[in-house]
Amino acid sequence: MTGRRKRATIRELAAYTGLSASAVSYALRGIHVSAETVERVRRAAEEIGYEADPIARALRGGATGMVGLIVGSLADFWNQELVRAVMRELRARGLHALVADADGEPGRELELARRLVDHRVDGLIASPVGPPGDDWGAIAGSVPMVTIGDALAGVPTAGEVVFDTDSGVTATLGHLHTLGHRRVAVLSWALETSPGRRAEVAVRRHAEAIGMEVMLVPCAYSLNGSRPLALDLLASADRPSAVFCLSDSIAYGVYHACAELGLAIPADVSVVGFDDHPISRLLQPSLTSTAWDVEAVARAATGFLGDALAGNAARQRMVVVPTLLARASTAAPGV
Amino acid sequence: MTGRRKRATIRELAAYTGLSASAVSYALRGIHVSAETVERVRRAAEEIGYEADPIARALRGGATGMVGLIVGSLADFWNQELVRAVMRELRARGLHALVADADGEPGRELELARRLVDHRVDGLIASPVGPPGDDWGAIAGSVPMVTIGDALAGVPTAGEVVFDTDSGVTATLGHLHTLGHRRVAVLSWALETSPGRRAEVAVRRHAEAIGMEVMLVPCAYSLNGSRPLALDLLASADRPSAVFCLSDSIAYGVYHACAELGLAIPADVSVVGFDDHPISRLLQPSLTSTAWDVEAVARAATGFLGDALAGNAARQRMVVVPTLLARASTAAPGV
DNA sequence: ATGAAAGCGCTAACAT
DNA sequence: ATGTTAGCGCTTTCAT
Repeated sequence: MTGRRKRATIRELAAYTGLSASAVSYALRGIHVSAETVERVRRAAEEIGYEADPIARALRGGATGMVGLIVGSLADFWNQELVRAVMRELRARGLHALVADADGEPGRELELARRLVDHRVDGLIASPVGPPGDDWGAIAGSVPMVTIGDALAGVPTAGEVVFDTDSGVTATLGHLHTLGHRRVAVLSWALETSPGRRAEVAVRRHAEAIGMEVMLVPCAYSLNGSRPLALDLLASADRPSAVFCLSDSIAYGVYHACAELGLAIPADVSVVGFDDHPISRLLQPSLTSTAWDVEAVARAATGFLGDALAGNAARQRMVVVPTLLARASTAAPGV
Repeated sequence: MTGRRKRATIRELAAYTGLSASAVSYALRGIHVSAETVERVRRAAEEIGYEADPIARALRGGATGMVGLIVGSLADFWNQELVRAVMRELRARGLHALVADADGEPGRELELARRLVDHRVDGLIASPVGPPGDDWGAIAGSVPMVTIGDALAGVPTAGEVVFDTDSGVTATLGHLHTLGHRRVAVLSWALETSPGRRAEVAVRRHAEAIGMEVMLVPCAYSLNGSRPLALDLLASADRPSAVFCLSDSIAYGVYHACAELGLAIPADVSVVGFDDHPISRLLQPSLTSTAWDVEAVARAATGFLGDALAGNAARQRMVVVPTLLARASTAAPGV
C-alpha cells in the first residue's frame, strides 16, 4: 500500500565508511576496534541516520528493547496507575512496553506471556497474576521476569516486588474491629479465579483470630461490576455493618450502590478500599484505603529487571509495606 | 543467561512432513497447495506445536501482529480508559499493543512513533497528539495510522476518529452561560504545547460569541498538577464563578483545591469537566462533564486500522458527537 | 503442486 | 584491527 520506509542498513554504513559490515557492527558497540574507528563510524552513522534495526537484531538473538508488561485487569484503576508508572520507568531506561491485559482471565495471562516471549521481549513484568502454575517456570526460564504483587512460588524469577498483603489486610480488619464492626462483607475479584490468594487467606485467618464474621463475596473487578452486587448485598435487612473491597475500583461501585439505596457512608455502612487510588481521597466521604507506593513499586520492578538484563544473576526481592489511610468512609457502626 | 526456548522452526516442520520449507510456508497460508496438503501440514504443525516466528516474519517484511498505541499522557484518567478500551479491541483481533506514553511532551510523540515503526508495528493508533507536523506525513506514509481526537490535517492517515470538540465546548459554555456565569476560567493542558488546538480555539470563539469572559489557564494534565493552580486561582478575591476543565482529571484537582479552601461546589464555584470519566458521576457533587463513547471510539479506531491492514485503501472517518452530562457540580452563581 | 535458492539486516565465529 | 562467511526463521522468486 504505502511506500515502506528506506532505512539505512549496516551495509550502507559499511560502504559509506569503507569498512566491512562486521567492523561497523563492532565499532558501533565499541569492541574490537580502535577508538579512532569507533569515532569515525559513530559520526558516519549520525550522518546517514543509521540506527540498528531492532527486529533484525532480535532475530539474530540480541535484545529488542521491548519489555512485556502483563496486567491482570486494566479495568482496575489501580492497575492503570501501575501501568503508567512502570511505563514511565521503562521509558527512562530507553525501553518500550508491550502491554498485555488479561482482562480478568487468569488463564489468559500465561497465553499472553508466551506470545510476548514469541515477540522477543527482553524481559517480562507481570502484575496481579492468577494462581502460580508450572508453566510460569518455563516462561521465567526463557526470559528474565519480575513479578509485582504476590510472588510466584517456585518460579525462578529475576526479581519480585512483593506486597505485604497480610499486614494490609490485618490493619484493615483491625481498624474495622476497633471501630466496633463484627460483621463485614469482603468483596474480592480473585475469589473465583484464584481462591488461594494471600489476601483472601489473610482475611479468613485474621477475621477468625479477632472474632469477626466475614462474608467473602466474589466480585467483578470494576466499578460497574460491583455496583449491582453491592445493591443486593446492602438491600438485605441483615446487611453487614461494613464492606471491605479488595480494590478501590470495587469500592467506587459500592459508593454508587449506597447512593442509590439512600445509605449514608459511614453512618449506615462503612466502606474500605484497598490499593489506594488518587481519586479515593476526593470522594465524599473520602475512602479509607490501603496505599502502596506505586512509583516505588514501579521503580523497583524495572530496576530488578534492568539488573537482570544487564546480566546480574542475583534474584532480587523487595517487600512493600502498605499504609492504612483511615479516612472518612469508616466509623463506628450505627445502632 | 537462562536457556533460550526451543521453538519448532519451519524447517523442522518441513522435515516432519517430508515437504520443503517453502511448501510448508505455502500450506500454512493455504496457497499454491492441494487441500489435502494444507490439512496434513496444519495437523502436523499442531502436533509439534509449530507457530510462525513473528520476528522472523517481520524481518522478511511481513506483519508482526503488533500495533503501536501512542498516548499524549497516561497521567490523564480518560486516556487510561482509552488505552484499556483500545487494547481490548486489539486483543479481540489477535493483535498486541506496543504502548508509548508521550507523558505530556508533544515532541516526544513523533520520536515514539518512529521507534514504534522501527519495531515493525503493523499500524499505529495515536490519540491526543501535539500540533500536526510534516513528520507525521512520513510516518503515516510508511505504516497505516489512525488518529483519535483531533485529526492531523494534511497527513495521509488510514482513518480518523474525530471528536466534535466544538460542539462539546459550545454546549459546555452554553450550559454555564444559561446558568448565569459570565466569568469562567478554562484550565487546559494543551495551551502551552499545542496552542492552536481546536478545543481552545473553540473556547475563545464561542465565549466571544455569547459575551462570556474566559481566562485560559495552562495546567498540567493531572489531578496533582491542577490542584496548586486551582488553589491560586480560587483564593483570589475576584475569582471566576465557574471553572471549565478540559479534562476530568484536572477537575478532580480543582475539587481537591475547593475542599482545602472551604469552597462549596457549586454554591461558591461551579466546576465542569471534559471527557467524562466513570468516577465523575460518583463525586460529590457529581461532576458535570462531556462524554465521548470510549468503547465506540476504540472500536472505530481499531476497525479503521484493521481495514487498512486488510488492504482496504479507503480512508475512513468518524465524527464522535459528545453528550453533555449536566450534573450537580454546576448551578447558578451565588451572589 | 512442490523444491531450491536467495535474502530481509544483523552479529559471531573464524580467518587474516 | 579488520574482512569473510555463515547463519537466525521466514517468505518469495524462479525452476521443475
